[in-house]
Amino acid sequence: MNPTIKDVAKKANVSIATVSRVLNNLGGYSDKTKQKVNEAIRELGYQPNAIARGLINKRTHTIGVLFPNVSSNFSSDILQGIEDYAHGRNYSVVVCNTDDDGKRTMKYLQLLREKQVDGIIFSSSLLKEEYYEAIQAMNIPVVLVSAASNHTTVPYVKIDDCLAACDAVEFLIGKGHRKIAMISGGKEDLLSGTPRVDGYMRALQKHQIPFDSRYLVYGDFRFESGCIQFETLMRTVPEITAVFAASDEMAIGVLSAAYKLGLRVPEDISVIGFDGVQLANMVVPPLTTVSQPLREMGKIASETMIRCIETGETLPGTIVSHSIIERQTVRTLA
Amino acid sequence: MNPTIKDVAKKANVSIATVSRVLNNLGGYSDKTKQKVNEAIRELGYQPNAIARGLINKRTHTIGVLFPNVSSNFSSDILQGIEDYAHGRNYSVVVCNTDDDGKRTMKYLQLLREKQVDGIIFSSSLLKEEYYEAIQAMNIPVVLVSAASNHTTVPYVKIDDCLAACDAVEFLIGKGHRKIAMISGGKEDLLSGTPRVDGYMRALQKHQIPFDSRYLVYGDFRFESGCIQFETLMRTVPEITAVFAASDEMAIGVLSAAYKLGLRVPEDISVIGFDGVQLANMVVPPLTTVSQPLREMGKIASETMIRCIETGETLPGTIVSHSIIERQTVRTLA
DNA sequence: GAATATAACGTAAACGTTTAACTGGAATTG
DNA sequence: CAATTCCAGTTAAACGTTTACGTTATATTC
Repeated sequence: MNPTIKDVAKKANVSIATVSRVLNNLGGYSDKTKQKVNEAIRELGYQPNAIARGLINKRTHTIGVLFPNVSSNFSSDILQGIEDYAHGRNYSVVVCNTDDDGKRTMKYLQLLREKQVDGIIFSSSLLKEEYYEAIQAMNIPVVLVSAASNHTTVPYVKIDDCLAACDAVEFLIGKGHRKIAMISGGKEDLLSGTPRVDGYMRALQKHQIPFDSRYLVYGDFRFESGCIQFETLMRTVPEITAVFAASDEMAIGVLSAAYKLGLRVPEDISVIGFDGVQLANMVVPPLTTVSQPLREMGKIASETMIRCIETGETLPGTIVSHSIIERQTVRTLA
Repeated sequence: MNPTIKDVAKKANVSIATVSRVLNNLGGYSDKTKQKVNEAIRELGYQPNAIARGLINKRTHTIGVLFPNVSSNFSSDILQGIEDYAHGRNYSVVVCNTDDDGKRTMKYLQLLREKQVDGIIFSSSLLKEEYYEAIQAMNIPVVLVSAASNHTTVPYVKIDDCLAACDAVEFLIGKGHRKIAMISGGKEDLLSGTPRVDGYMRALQKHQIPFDSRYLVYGDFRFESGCIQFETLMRTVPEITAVFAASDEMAIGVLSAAYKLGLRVPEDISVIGFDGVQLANMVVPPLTTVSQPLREMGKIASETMIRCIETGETLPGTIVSHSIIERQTVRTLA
């Protein structure tokens, strides 16, 4: 098998303690022994065993990341941000795909506990009480990214959804739109559903536009629901001039449905999305959207996580700023 | 800290060996002790420490996965397939984002070795000699997914790129096209570059269509290069009626560029893509493409990996079958 | 009823590290 | 020069498991 520290010690004619010390730069040895040891290490191609280290240090330099759906554009951008920073700090990340399923999530949490991860990043979902307790029991830090929890002590990284939604709608209003529909995410979704609806309401109110309940419909953030809900809108309230979709995927669904219906974007109908995934720039016409700095958010989450692990501090949440990326799906009304 | 097996033993008034035995269903204990032990486990909320287990078993139940770019649609679909199957078999996966950079890749391989992963899945890139040797030195299995290597003994999971490309082009030919351009990936890319070009050539030859070198241009698989290369084509060979792009992203770039140039798809120009990412179904008009079963490929890779780990067999490669998904970007010529 | 087998455990070594405690000798101090 | 400090190094315990081996007590066999 692979050489161990014992082999190195034997080869260099020193004790394993000495080898360990030069490995960890702890001092307490002469330059000559250091040379000898390093030589032996090189010759044997020795590399320390992180498992053995982990056992004694009670640190695995590993963090677990939970996503409802790893392969969504949204998640994978965050993941990249997390992984990149973590790797720079010599941490590994193990990914978990929960399917937003309670059973599965709990099983993952148990797995992560057994594997003794140093911390958990929880993404894009609601941190249920059950999860929170399980993590508490593990005695390791957790940070939320684009996620929510009832527990105010849990650090999070997110945008201000309500404000961002309000900005999006005000952007439309600024372009002269007044008949603005919204396709929200899940009706019960406390995370990205209700706050964005609140933002929509707020913007209308601010500009004295009365709210018409027929203008507000609910999808599930996914492409298909965007298509379907837009068709519904066109049937029930064809007079609208703009639609605000609570996700880019749904906004792209709107584009797709509009095309099928023979409507031109933005000439016949304006569309603004939400998220700022790469995809938004690839569609025709390029989608105007309010963008979350996903990769940056992943990075900050990673950063926060590692600080929690290494210093034991309890850190506050971070609100990152969104921005509106104006492309070609919103038209200025005369 | 968390309770250990020792705590359980004490509480149940048995030795740790006995606890270990009931934990692993090894027999050698009465039903009564089993009860006692399980009771103690429950009361303490005990969970085994996988790190300690790993140290003695020399198995961590962890596999490392290397991607050039985790957040691409392509990679993340594969990842999901890998993760899903692995999780079902009680393996965790740690992700590594290599940026296709040699230094970074080597650092990851070292890290994975230190962490004692049981195997490595290498995706979407060329397994350089240097990497291969590093993995050999670790004495663990490697499997390639949508990747290539000079070493024929390494199990792989991929489609037949040449055949798939040929099919794509023949599909266009079948629709009456004869002036067919191709936007390839990297010129030097032995993985998905040259084989697909070969397929293109083969299809032309099969149908006695002479090859015109101006019809073949090179991008880098990404969206922007699709835009740019299509513009080039329109300048140099505007007579073409169809273009075959070696990736969906590039094909979508073509759609985007065509839109800018005022060309209608498929009326003025037909487009077929390659990969079958989810995105292809969301664009306007929906992209016809040759599809790789990415998630399935991830699953098979995972499956192969775990079999290698657990049985020690050396398994053969797997060619999975592609399929053409006909949507709305290819028109039949009169 | 002695010999043997079996069931139900316990003991202790091992996995590859880190680290507190110890040791022997050289250098420094008063 | 004796006492002290310091340096360079060793020894051994510890981390939380698994597992080979040993040890009882009881059951079975002849």
